Amino acid sequence: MPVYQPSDMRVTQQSAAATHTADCVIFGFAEGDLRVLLVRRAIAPFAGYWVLPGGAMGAGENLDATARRVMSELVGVRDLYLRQIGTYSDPDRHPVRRVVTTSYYALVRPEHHAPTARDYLTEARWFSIPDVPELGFDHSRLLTDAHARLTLHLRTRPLAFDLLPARFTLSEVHRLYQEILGETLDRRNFRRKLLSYPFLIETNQKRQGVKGGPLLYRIDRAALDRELA
Amino acid sequence: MPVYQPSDMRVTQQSAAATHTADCVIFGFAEGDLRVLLVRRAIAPFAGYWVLPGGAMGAGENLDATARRVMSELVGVRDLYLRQIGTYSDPDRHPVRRVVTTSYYALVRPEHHAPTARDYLTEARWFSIPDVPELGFDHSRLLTDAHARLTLHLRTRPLAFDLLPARFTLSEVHRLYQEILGETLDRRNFRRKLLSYPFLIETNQKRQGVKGGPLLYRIDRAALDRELA
DNA sequence: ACAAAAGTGTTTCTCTTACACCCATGA
DNA sequence: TCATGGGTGTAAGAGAAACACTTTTGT
Repeated sequence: MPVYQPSDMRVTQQSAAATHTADCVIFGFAEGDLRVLLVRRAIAPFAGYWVLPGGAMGAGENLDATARRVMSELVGVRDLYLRQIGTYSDPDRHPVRRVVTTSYYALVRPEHHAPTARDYLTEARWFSIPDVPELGFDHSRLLTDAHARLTLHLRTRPLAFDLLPARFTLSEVHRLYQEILGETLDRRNFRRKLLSYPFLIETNQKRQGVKGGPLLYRIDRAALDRELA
Repeated sequence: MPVYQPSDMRVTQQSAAATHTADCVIFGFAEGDLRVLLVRRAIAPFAGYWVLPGGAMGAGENLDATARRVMSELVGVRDLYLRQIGTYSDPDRHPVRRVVTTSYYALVRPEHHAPTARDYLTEARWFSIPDVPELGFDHSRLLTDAHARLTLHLRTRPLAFDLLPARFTLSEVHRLYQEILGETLDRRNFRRKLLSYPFLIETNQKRQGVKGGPLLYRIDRAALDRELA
C-alpha cells in the first residue's frame, strides 16, 4: 500500500459527487454609491432569499467562462473586469446536495446594463452595500470576502475605471474611491496621484451641467492594461 | 422562460461530472534554498512525470480539509501554514476525465519531515525551484502561480517563520528572504525591520558552530498570529 | 593570527500627509 | 451675484534605501 498517491489515484476512491458553480459578485457604481447585483430565488432551498447570481459549470467550459456566461445572461456584458476570488466547499453549504462554488467579482457600469429596469421579470436588483439583506446559502460570506478583496485591490492598483463611464471627471473618481473604501481621501493628494498615471488622458471637453466646469478624462486602455499586468 | 436563474436552478441542466481535487504546493527551505515537494506518478496519464501532491475531496470534508489530509499523509504534519490560491477548471486539463483542482500553498520545515528519506517507497522528493522539471497536467502553471503568490505575501507580511526551525538566527531569516524573493536585501535595514516586530523574541543562546556567534531568536506565536490577522 | 560571519547608526531620499485659497460655472 | 464644486502648491513627517567599520567565534 503506497503512502503517497498522486492526485489522480484517489479520484475514484473517495470522490464526492459535487456540482461546481460559479457565483458572481457584480459591483456597480450608481448615484454615488457602490452597489451589488443580487437575484431572488423563487424555489427551495432559500426560496425568497436574495443570492448572488451564479450558474453551474458546463461540460465544455471552465469556471471563468461560466462566470462570463452568467454575467452576460444577467447584465448583457462581455469584456468586463472579472476576477476569481476563492472556492467554497463546505459539505453542508448547500442543504440539499453537494455544491462547490468558485466566486468571482466583476466591475460594471449599472447605467449601461440595467437589470433593475426588468425587475418585474427577473427578480434581479442592485443593492447598496449597507442595504444588502442576509443572503441565502453562504453568500453573505462570499460577498464579504469579495468586497474585502475589491478594497484590497483598489488600494494597491488603479482598477476602478471599469466602474466609470468612458469619460469622467476626477471628482467622480474621487467620490468612487471614497465610497468603495469607506473613508475620505484628501482631494489634492488624490488628484495628484491620479494625474501621475500615464494611462489617464485629458480630453478638452468639460462636463456640462456641473458647477466649476470640470474637465473630462478618459483611459488609455492599452496603457492601463500594461500597468495592471 | 426566465432570463435570470439563481445558481441552483441550473445545476442539473448542464452540470459536468467533475471530480474535485486539492493540490498542494508545499514549500520548504533547506540547505540555503527554497524547495518544493513533488511526487512522481506511476500510472497514466503522465506516468513518470513529477506532479504536485494532491487528492480528491472526500464526501465529508471541504477542500481545506482535503489539502490538510494530503499534507499529513505526505509529510506527516498538521497545523501548518496553508493557504488557498486558486481553482483550475479548463475542460481538458486532465486528459482522461474532468477534474477541477483547487491549489494551496503550504510552508513547512523539510528537515522535520523528510519524505526524501523514504524516496524508494514513495517517489516523493524536494526540488530546488530552478531544478523543477516540466510537470504533469497543468501543474507547472499551478506552481508558478503559487510561487508568485508566496513572494507577494512575503513582501507584505512577515510570514516566513513557518519555514524556519523554532530557534533561528537573524542571518538565517535574511538568507531565507533573499532566496525566496530572488534579490539581495540590505542586511542592516533587514535586521532593523525584523527587530521592530513585537513577536520576535531574543533568547540568550547563541548558535554553536557558526563564526561570529549569532544570537538565536524565537517567535511568540500568539503575537505573530495577532499580527497576521 | 587570521578568516568569516555577526552586529551596529546615521544620512539621504522618496513618498505620504496635511492644509487654504482662487477660479469657473450654474442657478 | 452668489453659491457650489473644481482646480492648484508647499511644507512637514514618516518610511525606505544607501552605506563601512568593529566584534565575535571557528579554524
